[in-house]
Amino acid sequence: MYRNELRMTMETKVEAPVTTIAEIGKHVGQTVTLKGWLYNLRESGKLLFPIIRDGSGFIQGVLHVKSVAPEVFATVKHLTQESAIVVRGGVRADARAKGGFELDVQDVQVISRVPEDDPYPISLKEHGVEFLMENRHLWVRTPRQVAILRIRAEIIKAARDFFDDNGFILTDPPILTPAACEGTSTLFEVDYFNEPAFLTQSGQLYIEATAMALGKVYSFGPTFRAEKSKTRRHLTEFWMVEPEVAYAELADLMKLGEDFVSFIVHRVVTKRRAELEAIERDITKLENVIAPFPRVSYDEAVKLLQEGHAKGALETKFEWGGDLGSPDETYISAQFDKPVIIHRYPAQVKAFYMEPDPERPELALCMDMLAPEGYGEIIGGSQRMGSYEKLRQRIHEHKLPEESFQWYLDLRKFGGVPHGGFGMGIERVVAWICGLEHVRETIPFARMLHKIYP
RNA sequence: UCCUCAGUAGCUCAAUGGCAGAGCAUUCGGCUGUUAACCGAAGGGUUGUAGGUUCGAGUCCUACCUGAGGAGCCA
Repeated sequence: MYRNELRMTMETKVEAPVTTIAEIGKHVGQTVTLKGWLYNLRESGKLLFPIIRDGSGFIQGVLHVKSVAPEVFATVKHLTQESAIVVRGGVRADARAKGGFELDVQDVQVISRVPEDDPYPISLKEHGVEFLMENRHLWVRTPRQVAILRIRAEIIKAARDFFDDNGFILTDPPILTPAACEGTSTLFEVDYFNEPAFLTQSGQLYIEATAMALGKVYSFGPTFRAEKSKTRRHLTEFWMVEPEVAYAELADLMKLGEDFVSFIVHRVVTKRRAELEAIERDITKLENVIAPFPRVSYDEAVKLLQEGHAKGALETKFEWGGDLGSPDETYISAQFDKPVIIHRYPAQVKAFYMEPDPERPELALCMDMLAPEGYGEIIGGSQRMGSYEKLRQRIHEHKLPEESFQWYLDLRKFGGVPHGGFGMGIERVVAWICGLEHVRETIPFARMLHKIYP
């Protein structure tokens, strides 16, 4: 590798060790080479201030007309935004610089130049959502988007570390499935050798099988919903992490969920503080997210909502038996400064595979976790139906084809145990932790209703 | 699918039914420490599409297209 770098520097006539902007503090007083792009260029008389970005960070370069070769000065003076450049310069600590360091530019090689008659479309001024989403392939280069994507990566790494370090085994469920997992959501249909097949909406049913093989498992992958949802919380393609645990009951799942979420938030606040500050997130609100979280039964939630209606905070009076709507969730989560767990919903509004509460069979042993600050449901989970016969009956009640679920019924026939798990939507968690208005910024290329370009 | 709002220069936005405008971006000029730099100049328009009302439509009416926010549904 050293040999390659040496040859590269000879070809580019830049004779200085290659480093990154993130590492530049280790090279104060030395001459280094940076490989990146021109983010912006300011000038003041005989001074040029090119701002260079390299993916690891941003740094301002300085050129005095009399301290560099005339052709170097002219090259930089006429550089266009986002042209790719390899820059050689001296590293200097400077209190005036944003990152604390500046580069006294000595030489610049233009790797590829953006034409001035067709300039880079995303200027440093404000832009609208429509324009930015059409140019998402370029928008991801901007500092705010870079920070968000770094935080997303940290959240995903934290999620995997949590399960890997707690005895869970990653098992990947299929993405192509023969039938609906839950029978409720609209699925994307694809042609599978002249047979209809569907993109998965959840790996849950499959990891129930691997949980019976490995005890504690999780999956992490993309899921697809063809529902015509058009809100700031919905994508048609989103990433979900789902643990599934054999011999687990609802109380175990709620504990797992709150430990999991506090672990992730703590990790991001610790390791990605600079990025959270860059996007101006109120970090004190995240530092408060420590397990245990408040738990509210569905019955108690109904009382809260009816009180909210009496106070005039909610338009409609909530009646026992219905599912919580978006305004209802926002109202309940606003009563707490941590995520809140709502458990034991009426079975009639929940999926067919949930275990009924033995003390009140009209309730399901399920739980949802609502993020604070109105970010809505980030986790949904349940204890799974244990009885072969009851599950078969539910499949019929929901008018699902029994033959498609025979393998799923087998899990109850051959050594069934109490078990359960939950799913956490990555994008909603990223939106909450970053304090974003919309989930479209939480994933490099969002897939939304009627939107698939770029 | 339903409700509400919007569409004017590459971008962000002005323009009472009466001459199509500004800032940014681009090009040129000025400025020896700029921080989305600043100052001056130039180029840049089928006002989303189709039709209608009117002496006259960016502006009013109808339909459609595109986008945004919300509801339902969900993570």
